[in-house]
Amino acid sequence: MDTPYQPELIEAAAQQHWDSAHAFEVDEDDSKEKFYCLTMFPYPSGKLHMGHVRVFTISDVIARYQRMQGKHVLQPMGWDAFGMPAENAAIKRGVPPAQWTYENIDDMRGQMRRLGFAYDWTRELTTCRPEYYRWEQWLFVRMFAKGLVYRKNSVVNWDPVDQTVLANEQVIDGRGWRSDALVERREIPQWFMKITAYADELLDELDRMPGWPESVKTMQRNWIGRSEGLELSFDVVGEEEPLTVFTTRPDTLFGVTYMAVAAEHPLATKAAASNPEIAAFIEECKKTDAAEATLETMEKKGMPLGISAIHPLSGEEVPLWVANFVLMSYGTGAVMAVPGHDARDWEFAKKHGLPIVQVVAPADGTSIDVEESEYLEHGVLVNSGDYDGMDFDTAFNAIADYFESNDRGRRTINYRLRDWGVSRQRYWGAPIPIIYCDDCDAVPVPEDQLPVVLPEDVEFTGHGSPLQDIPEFVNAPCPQCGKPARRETDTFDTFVESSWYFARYACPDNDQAMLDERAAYWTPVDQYTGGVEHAILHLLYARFFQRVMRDEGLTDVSEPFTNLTTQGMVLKDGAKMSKNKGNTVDPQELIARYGADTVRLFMMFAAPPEQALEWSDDGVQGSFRFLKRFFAAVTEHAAAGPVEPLDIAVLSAAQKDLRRKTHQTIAKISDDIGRRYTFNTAVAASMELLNSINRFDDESVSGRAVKHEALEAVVLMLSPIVPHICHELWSVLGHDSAAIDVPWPALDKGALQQDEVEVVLQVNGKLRGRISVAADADDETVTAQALADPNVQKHIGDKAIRKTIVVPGRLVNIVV
RNA sequence: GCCGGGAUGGCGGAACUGGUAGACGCGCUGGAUUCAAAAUCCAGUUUCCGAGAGGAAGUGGGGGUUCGAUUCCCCCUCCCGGCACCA
Repeated sequence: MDTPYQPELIEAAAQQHWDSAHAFEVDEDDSKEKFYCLTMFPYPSGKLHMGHVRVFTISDVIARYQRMQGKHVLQPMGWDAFGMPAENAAIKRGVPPAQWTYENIDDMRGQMRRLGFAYDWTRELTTCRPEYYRWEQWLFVRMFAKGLVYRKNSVVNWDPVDQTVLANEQVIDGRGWRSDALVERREIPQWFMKITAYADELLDELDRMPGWPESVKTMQRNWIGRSEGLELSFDVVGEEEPLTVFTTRPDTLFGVTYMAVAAEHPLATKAAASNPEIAAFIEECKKTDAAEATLETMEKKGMPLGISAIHPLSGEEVPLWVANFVLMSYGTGAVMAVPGHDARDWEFAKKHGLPIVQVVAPADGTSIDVEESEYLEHGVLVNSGDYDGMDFDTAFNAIADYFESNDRGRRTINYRLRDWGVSRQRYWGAPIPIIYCDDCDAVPVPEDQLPVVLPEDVEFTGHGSPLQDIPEFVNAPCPQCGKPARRETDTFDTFVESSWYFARYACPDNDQAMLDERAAYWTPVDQYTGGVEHAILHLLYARFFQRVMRDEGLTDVSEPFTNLTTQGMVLKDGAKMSKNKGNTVDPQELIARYGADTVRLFMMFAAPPEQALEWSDDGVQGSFRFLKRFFAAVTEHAAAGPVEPLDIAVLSAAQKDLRRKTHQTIAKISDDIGRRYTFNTAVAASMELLNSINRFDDESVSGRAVKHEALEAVVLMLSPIVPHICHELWSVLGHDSAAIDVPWPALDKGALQQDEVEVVLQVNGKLRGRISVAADADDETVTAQALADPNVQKHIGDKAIRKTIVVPGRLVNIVV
């Protein structure tokens, strides 16, 4: 390339300087304010993709900016190394998952180094290493002792041909991705963590997290789904056990015209035993995958069980149905149906000819017809016996009181949140530290026998977990009685590893404890950046684990992430980049062609972090072009010789203008990077300032001094985004210090002073002209000048002025 | 289906607290430079009317509040993310 800007040389030199100075390795220095800047760590899938480059650059810009503010900044990096893709690669290519994973990590680490991220590599973590996962095994054992983990049956996707459990992702249109067989729901025993024990705290604390986006907090609130209601039971004709249901609308109780249970419910199973049609229906219900989206979008189907429940207030019989939209894992696996006042119940009742009864009427007396559509609002009770005429609250309390005093129900708080199932029937994960003994049942592995190490050298077939075929792994003595017993072969959900890694970066080398006093120094994370797709699961699990660690005495911190930024996806041609679509762009090629700084600059310039970023090859060219102009401007200025110190007392109007532009830009970019995280407008402001510098043709002593100040400001302010070229240009400007060690440029408010300001003139809110007025002019003076404007006069005409609005320094609006 | 978000020129985006819509960049058009090209530099670039001054329309669609709405409220359409075993 025919340009004096040679990124490959400049970037190698800057990186070499940072490496040899150990610039980004940090200790626990109490004399400085700490800043912990973290990116969601990547799954080592092969090579870096553009989404990675984007999120790492966002975080790196923040880290480098905070360092220039004088903070003691930690920015670590590691690998979320367990997961399904390693198993898939193993099946496809016959490479053991561990080997595939470690090779990917080496490749990706190399690419990250080439991009110049300011990481403290001495703290690198890899979650598939026993020295890491032993501590989550340890915490699991402690949770077991506290009753925070338990085992229960739960539903999985079962591929009847491959005889294996499938992830939701591996089910395509209800069929196994490899076998193409219809997937079935199957119940197997699995381990759960009691996240619901922390539901209230996880919910309440959201109100005290100003550093998180409102949208993420709202999603978490809705996910936890706290609702107050009544748990009540219906007697079932011919059954000992009553049927218990939960409702948030006890005021609609008289509107119950049927009830529905899940296909797996014992009452359904019992009815199926004597009725082949019901048995067939239940089998059909099970022939679907376990994803909630499937369940909620599929056709609502049901069948009467031929049994009745007794309405607890009216004493009438209501029919009991089995329905595919009721899930055994939600609440009690049974619901009461009020078609007059619930949309799903209404639709189902219409389809199956079930009665619809109105029991709530609008409070304002308007009439409604529940045969036409359901009525969801709170109102006044009708057709409800003694409760007629009551409003929602009165009826709720009266009915709840009745059930509680008769011991037939109780007020209760229900959560949509379910306990976290952590068992995976897969090989490439952290072993769950449990041994099954015929006499002692499930026994946790004692702490002194941890870690339970996952064998890495395995034969991988894809049919079930290879762990089951390794006798040395499976056979173990019972820790309690010593008799021969069997190890759990399920492994942890990989979300377990990512629920605590942020704390472990503080002390990755500690082989005596999960966390130590270094974690007390660094946590909580000050700035956490990652994909919005993690808004619920990962972030909620991490908040849960932080509290479990706190209650274990490992930390005083309750909330792991003080500030959260969720970045948008990188798109090409309007779609997410993916290998399947063939619309990927390889960062490696771009770096080779333009250098790391160009790629970083484009990523920050093309869109603000939270928005989706549309990839553009031409846009990358534009970023490269800007860096060439930037490089030329600085080197040409420096080549003209040394610069005299700036004397602000002797500046011309044009020199003052450039100085004003410089300091306006310092104010803007400080705000854009420091507060708003709008790096795109920060880059735009730098471009504007550089354009002003290039137009500023003044080689006088004062002119060169003003220009020098402006160029230094641009170099420093761009250095978080394009650190390599700024490292070079800072030295070109004659400094011995490294740009990385220089503080952020200071704002001179005096330079912002302006004698005249432009004011916009409007008539009836429409733009009719603009005038220049003295900056300190009062409203009357400005109004008089506005009225004197010929075009304003023309639009006022002979109409009377009704009102004049003056926004000082901005506009005058004449209303006629 | 439910929860969250989004929609602004030919394209990416800007307009932060209700106050000049389109900053900055890309692309395009014209010009300079060149034997030529690349690169670079200069000028123009929302649409329509107008020679110009200027005028009209305009921020997914429909309504509302306001002197003034991309911004606030109501309804709708389409797109994206999540929905508990992708990470």
